[in-house]
Amino acid sequence: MVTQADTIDIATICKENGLRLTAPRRIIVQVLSEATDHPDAVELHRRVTRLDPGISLATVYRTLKLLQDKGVLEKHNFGNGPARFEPADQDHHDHLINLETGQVVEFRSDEIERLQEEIARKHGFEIISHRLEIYVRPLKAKRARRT
Amino acid sequence: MVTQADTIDIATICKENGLRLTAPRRIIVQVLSEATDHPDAVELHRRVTRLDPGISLATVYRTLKLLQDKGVLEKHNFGNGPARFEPADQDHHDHLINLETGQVVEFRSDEIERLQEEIARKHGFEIISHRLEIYVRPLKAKRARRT
DNA sequence: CTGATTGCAAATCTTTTGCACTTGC
DNA sequence: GCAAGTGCAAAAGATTTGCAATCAG
Repeated sequence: MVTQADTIDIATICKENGLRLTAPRRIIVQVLSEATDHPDAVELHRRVTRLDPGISLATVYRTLKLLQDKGVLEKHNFGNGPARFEPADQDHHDHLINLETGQVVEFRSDEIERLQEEIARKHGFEIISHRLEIYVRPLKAKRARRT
Repeated sequence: MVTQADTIDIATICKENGLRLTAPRRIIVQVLSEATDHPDAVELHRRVTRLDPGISLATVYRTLKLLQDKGVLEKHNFGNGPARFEPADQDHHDHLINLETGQVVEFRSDEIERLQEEIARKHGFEIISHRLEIYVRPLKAKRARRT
């Protein structure tokens, strides 16, 4: 089953953290919840201002950082460009990034997770977080050619 | 055996690519070859200007990009900050990043590599590159405490 | 009411670029 | 000599921040 972005309960999150439930926060979270891609701050702002033209990019950035700190969403630095965001998932996953389209496919491998734990422990570390990105292109169904 | 940065043969690289063998290039490559950490452009510039104060940061960036394109070195975007560089290694490795010190430990897991191939293929992709970073902290040898 | 939150603009940080001057070949 | 390479300073892209105005609780 592919991960389904279930709506983030921003009201509860605010209440629990003593934060104010403001219109910008509600809208930003809504837009991000509905996104199936992994938008960056500017793209998110573009979408958010469609619903409420008054929201500033600064607020988008501030909200993103806030929610990231609360563990509500995740920030990814794919390749070079701007950071991209997605709702933090209950079950962690990694990413396949199609370099020809920028499209992102999520996947999860318990086996890889386990191997990572093993490696970290062997080096005397405990894992705080990790990130695995596989940059790919569509398989051509042709035999590999050496140039 | 841990990877030993063997000196990059910049003379040959230039010759083969129709590039000029300039003093800045020679020095930048030398400094990067000698680095055991993974310096960013500014840090590299700091070191380079110790040997030749005339070299500009712009040239450092240009040279880094050039050599990266030639596959001579690798650029990493760990966490947030500036990109960090290292000589491209014949045998690929991944990174453990100690969040408390910024120190980087290189490791390699053929098993993980294999699993990645498998995953990519299963999704109909071929891998162009990948990146696995494990962010860690030193194991405290204490039982985990919940706060 | 009052401090948390916001909008705006300016600042910061990282990296790139235009252009005139240098320099390797 | 001449195009590739460089330095400098300005530009660009991403993100952060100071401050006065606004608004949720």
